[in-house]
Amino acid sequence: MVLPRCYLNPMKNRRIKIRDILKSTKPGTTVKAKGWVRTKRGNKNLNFIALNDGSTIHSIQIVVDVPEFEDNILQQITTGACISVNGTLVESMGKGQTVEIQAKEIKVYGTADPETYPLQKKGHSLEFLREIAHLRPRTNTFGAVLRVRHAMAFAIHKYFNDRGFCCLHTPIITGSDAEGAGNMFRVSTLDPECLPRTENGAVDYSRDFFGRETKLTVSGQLEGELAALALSEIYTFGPTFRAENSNTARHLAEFWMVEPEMAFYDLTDNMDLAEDFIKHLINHALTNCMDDLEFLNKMYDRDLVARMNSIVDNNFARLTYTEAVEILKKSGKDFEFPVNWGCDLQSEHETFLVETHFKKPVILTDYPRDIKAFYMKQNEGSKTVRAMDVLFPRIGEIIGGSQREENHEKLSARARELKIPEKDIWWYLETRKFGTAPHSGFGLGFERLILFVTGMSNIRDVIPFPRTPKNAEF
RNA sequence: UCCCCAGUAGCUCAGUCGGUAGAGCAGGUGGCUGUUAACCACCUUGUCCGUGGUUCGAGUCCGCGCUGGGGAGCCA
Repeated sequence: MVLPRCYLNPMKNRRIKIRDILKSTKPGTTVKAKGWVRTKRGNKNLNFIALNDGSTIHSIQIVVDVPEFEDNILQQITTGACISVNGTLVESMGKGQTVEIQAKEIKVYGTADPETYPLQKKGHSLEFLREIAHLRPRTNTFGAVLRVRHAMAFAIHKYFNDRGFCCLHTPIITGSDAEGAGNMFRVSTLDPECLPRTENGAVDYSRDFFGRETKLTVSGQLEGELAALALSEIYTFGPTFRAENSNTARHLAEFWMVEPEMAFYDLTDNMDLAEDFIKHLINHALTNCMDDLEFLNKMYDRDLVARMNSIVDNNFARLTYTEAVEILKKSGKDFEFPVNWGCDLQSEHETFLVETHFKKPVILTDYPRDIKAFYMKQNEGSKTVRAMDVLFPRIGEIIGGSQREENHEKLSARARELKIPEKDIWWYLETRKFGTAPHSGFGLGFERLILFVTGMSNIRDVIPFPRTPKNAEF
């Protein structure tokens, strides 16, 4: 294996990450570890410090011979303090760990007054931790969640890169509301106390920063399609904003979405990619994040790893919306909302299909045209469109996508029917006028994926700083 | 936005029939020569979410508001 060239000075006495100390450092070696104190315990001769630097769920035990250190140094070492430790890695005399650091030198970078530091050795509720989001990355739970989140972000880029997809940065600020995926946040530099008006009294957006009304994006899809019809296969991975007053464990006002868009893919190709993609990501977590998954499995979700394995090992069920409606009607189950062809499926219906009927992920296709977006490819007869939703246990819809309407006539007719002004999407329509191609794509809710691979149950606990109605602290 | 539930010590929670509040943990002090959410002893800590009402008396009952949670809708 050719190691990448390293421009750092290897001779410098640099700290070693705790993950690397635990994984590969030999006992007898002098090491320097730096991190935050989880607990300190012991007696007047001997102290044990559990030190964690976030490189792994595991802490390393620091053994301190009390008489060799000044009292005021040891007094400063309390839960939450940040320290640097020089010492010898030794095999542990106690149970519970194989190696530990016998401290020779300790430097305190930052104390944490135990009277006021909010994190204790004992467990806290997730609700409480949300109120101290600036400190919660220091807990085992959020360390694990954030490492898994990183691993998934990395795996997404790698998956697409390995398959020749181009990462496309679509705009955050947009002038169009074309996707209709929800209410949008306004972007403006106008003074709300003193808005410029036109002659008829409307707000004069021509005086605004962009010379027109602008919002935060609800999806990068439309721009993604433009690039797919040039580069063949692209994906976006960026923040998305929905100003819905949703108050659930599955919605955020600011979330991250992955949106691949592929020329020459029909709906089946689209489904094949979605299924392979999501299985690949779950498998990546299973093979790279097992320490963290074991912790989460133990503390939050006893079925987590088993459920992840079952997703990877089984094919997703694939059926049409119409077939799903039949199954629901024949189920004999007394749903709160009755099932009728043409209505959108309710949560209880999706849950029944995934968790009771099929007992595995389900891909539903060919939804009624009237409950789906204008850009989806119309089937023969026009009653349904080539849409697909991937439904997962516990979290419901994790992916929504479709084959796109590539026919210029049909697409503009549908836009007109839904009263979408052509002036807002003329550029989108032009791709169907010049060198159009069959193409497909989907959107994966990144936080919903993280919910699934961490076993967390609230989406506010899988993003570092959640944005929800009435909450934009931190 | 709608329905349901909750808000009591720094944290997690108990508080019976309406009679002015308690436990565990955390924190402090002392003890302990290998601890593992260390242990043992002692000690400290309250705007009972806010507001208005009922009552001789409200943590407890009622109205309104705020915040949080669960479910629904919107969706990823």
